[in-house]
Amino acid sequence: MSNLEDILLTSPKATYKSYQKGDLIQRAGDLNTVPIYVKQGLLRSYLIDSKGKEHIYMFAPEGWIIGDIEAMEYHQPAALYVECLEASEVILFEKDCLFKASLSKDQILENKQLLLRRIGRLQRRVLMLMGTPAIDRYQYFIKTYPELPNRVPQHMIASFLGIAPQTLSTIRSQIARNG
Amino acid sequence: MSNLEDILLTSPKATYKSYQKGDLIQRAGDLNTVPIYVKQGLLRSYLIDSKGKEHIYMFAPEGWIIGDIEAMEYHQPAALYVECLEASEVILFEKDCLFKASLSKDQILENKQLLLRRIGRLQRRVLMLMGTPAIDRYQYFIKTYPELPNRVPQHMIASFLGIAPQTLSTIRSQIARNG
DNA sequence: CGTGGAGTTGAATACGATCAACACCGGTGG
DNA sequence: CCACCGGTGTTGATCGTATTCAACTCCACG
Repeated sequence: MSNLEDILLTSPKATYKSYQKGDLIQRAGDLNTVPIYVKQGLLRSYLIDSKGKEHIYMFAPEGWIIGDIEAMEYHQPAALYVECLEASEVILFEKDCLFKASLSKDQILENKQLLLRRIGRLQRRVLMLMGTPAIDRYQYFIKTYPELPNRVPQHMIASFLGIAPQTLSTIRSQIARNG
Repeated sequence: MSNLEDILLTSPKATYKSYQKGDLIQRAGDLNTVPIYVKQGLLRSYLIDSKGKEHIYMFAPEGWIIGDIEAMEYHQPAALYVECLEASEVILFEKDCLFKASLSKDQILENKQLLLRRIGRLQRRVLMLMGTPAIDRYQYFIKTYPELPNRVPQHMIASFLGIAPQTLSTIRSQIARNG
């Protein structure tokens, strides 16, 4: 059991839950949503836009934390859905408990690093979405998350990359032909 | 002077600096870069992609913090340039100093909130870049950062939004015609 | 067997990028 | 005072990439 899990489970308000594949843990419009630690399984969060189209914001395999941070920080109803892509065991917790005073200095710095690394990944994602053509985004994705293509359907990868599923299909056949 | 500024200035390694418009505080390739607090003025960070094209990652007016967090967290050379768009006064600091043990519990939680809100804004930005057409992105931008259009040239706003400057020009004339 | 979700492929379309020409303004220097 | 210049922004024509629409295959699962 990880250090992070220890901290979460000693918190009185943390709750441990199990879900089935396809279960929705959080819906758009929900109030007072909390971050979700993934102990086992795989989750995704996604937005449904004004035209009814899904856009996957992130995937969360084991050890990751997922949730609608914008909604939590600004006390708005959630914009994101959180769904289980596999049967999953998760811990729902309060965001403050990663920084409570009872933690050691080292632990605080470690949890701070968690947030900074998340910012770092988002930075990369933003720069990719702005500057990089679809094919390069896909190549980066499979290099960075080599296990995910085996666990999530391709149309969801397309949604994560911000491209149409047919486009990803075409890109993949291009890569297969050329190399 | 803000609470945040107090903390930064009591740190022995924080350094106060003044820059002129056009000065580069950080370049791509720089090692051991640090976060930059903007006391006065306006900064931008940007990437130059493989085709030589600029993509603005963020603007930082007074009170904001800017830097290449991905590079800092993963100990890589910087990918981003940081440039002054106006004459600016800044504080260069160490990222850990926002979470050092000597701070009060409340202060730690406040600085944690700083990071979470940054994540929240990035979340919004990612979802916008994926799902939203150029015109809606622009409308959101001027609503969210009403002071920036007066302080930065329009081609930089276009670069921030991930669209060509000519496209933004066309969008603006559409808005002017229709409403 | 059927049925529905997933993936592929192709044709037509749309949105934004690129290229190019021009207007405008502020500063500089003759 | 004016001529020149670079940076900025606008507009229109053309091009390219990705979307949309549609038909089809392939499986997994009832």
